[in-house]
Amino acid sequence: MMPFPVSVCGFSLRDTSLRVFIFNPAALRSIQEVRRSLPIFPYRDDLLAAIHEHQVLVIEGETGSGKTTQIPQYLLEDGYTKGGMKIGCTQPRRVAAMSVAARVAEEMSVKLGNEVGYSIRFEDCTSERTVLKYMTDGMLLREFLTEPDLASYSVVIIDEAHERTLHTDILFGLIKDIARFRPDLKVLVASATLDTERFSCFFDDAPVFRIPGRRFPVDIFYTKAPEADYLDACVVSVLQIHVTQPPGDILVFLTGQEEIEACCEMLQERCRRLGSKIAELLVLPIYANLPSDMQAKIFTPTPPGARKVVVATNIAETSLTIDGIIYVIDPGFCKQKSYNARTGMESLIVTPCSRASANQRAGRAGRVAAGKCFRLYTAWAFKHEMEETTIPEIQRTNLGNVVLLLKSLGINDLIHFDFMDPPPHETLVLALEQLYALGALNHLGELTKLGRRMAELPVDPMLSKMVLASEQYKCSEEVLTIAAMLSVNNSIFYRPKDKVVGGYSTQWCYENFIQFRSMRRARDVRDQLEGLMDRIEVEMVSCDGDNIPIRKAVTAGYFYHTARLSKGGYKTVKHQQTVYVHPNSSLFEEQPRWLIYHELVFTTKEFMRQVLLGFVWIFPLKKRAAAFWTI
DNA sequence: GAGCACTGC
Repeated sequence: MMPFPVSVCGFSLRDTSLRVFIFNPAALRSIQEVRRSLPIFPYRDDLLAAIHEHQVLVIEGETGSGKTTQIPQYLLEDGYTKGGMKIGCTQPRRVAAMSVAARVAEEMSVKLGNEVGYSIRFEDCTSERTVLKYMTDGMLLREFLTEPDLASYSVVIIDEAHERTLHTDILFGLIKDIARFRPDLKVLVASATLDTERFSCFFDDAPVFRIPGRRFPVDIFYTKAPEADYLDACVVSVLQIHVTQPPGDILVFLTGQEEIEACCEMLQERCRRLGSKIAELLVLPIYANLPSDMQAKIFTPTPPGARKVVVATNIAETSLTIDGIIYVIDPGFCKQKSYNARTGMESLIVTPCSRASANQRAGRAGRVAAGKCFRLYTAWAFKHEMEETTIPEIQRTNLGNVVLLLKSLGINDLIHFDFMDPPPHETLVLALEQLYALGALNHLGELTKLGRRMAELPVDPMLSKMVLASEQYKCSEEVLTIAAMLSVNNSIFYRPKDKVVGGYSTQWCYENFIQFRSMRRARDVRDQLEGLMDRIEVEMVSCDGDNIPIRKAVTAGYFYHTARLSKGGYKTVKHQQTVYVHPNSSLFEEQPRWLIYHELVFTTKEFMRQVLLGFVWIFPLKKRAAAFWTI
């Protein structure tokens, strides 16, 4: 959610070097006039008084109220940065942290990186002079490692709290804890109109301060009966809007690349058949994995007489804003990750989205003028079949990394950690069990020296252990590259379905299949890890093409993920679960007796992704009871 | 013989 009108032109959504061009519709008015015209302005003094009076304040503010840009400036004007104390403001996304900081620096007429700065992974745009610091929530979490009481901050603002990202949820617990012995620290929790009572309740009945936003009304329409084929229903709805409704662009929410491609093809086909009987319809897909130049197309203005339809994933729900959208079509589904701690398996499944998510989608129609939202489900389904809010990420994900971080912050009793919504007990137990097996925790559940070194690396514990083991096997150069490649979630390869043919030359692959963005990300991760090697005392050495030491180092981190060939597939050593080699693997046909895998993912079957011939004999897996740990 | 929603350190 952009807190002020911005228009972002031609950039890659994950481009860390992107430039955001701020379009200020009131450029001719002075900046101070614009600041005074924001909905939050009349509340300035009351807000400051409330902050003065209470240590923790929940701020309920709609998009466009100006809370993200103005509150830190009000606090600065009120003296909260005296003596060089900082005001920190977290955002769930990198782009938001950067663009908001740029806007505030402009409003204050200072150079970005001086008094106003931002801090995101791979990029620290702050200096000793910085007093207003915007950052990603994960970045503030990492700061706890170097400054556990956040002593240099006078105010911490957790913005977009309603999104309930994993990092935000952990921050809640940590900040609530330090606020007890730092009465001078002010904590502001800023959220959209949603669940503010829960935030208040969590922070010991902190008062809620409400700020109205600036939005246009959106009329919501439901179907009379459930739609059997929502893809077809989308296509029909788009064409109906196109033919019967006044000008304005259309935004369609689908669940993934495949659906989006199918929908775009169907729309183009129908338009071709209708020919000149209808006005021009520009059909544009958008999803995170789409190459940047194609993504940029959605931002080009619609030519007069034509209409634009953007077919998007959830990326258009929060991460980016497209100007000119008047109509939203919402089939009510999204892909959601879930994690089964009993098997350690992740899955990505199409599920009905929550009411909160549906309302967020509808809101995308009311940014520039009054809009309409067509929901392809019944009003009854909205009321009775959809969940109120999306399950917070902390309850749907592997917590190995988080548990290691919390342990290194000295939080030993994780079961009683003050989570706003606690993760499943099994998730914590599995994470602790794996950390113990890796040697990061001792039998009392305390962090070992190895664990302390592992916590320094911003990667999953097994990867971290692998990197540390590479020291012993003298292959840190190679292992660091493997770790970087594995921590890039996306495949490095881009596989458009019309180009799946044989006979790839190296050059051709280079030109056609490598995702530049993923590759650059892997390189950034590798650079960052290499920079941390000094601190964890691992020397950079190469094994010069000998793969044995590399496999040993991988095994040292991944012995927990061992599988043995058995009838028709593999059985995991840990859970005796039947799993399969992914057909894209180079070992798909070889079927070796023992394998080590990076992750288990359920799609059509239980697949091991990224497999390796293991050195299982080095680390026989012992089943160790976890019951006696102080966890 | 399959298919990767979206973020983030």
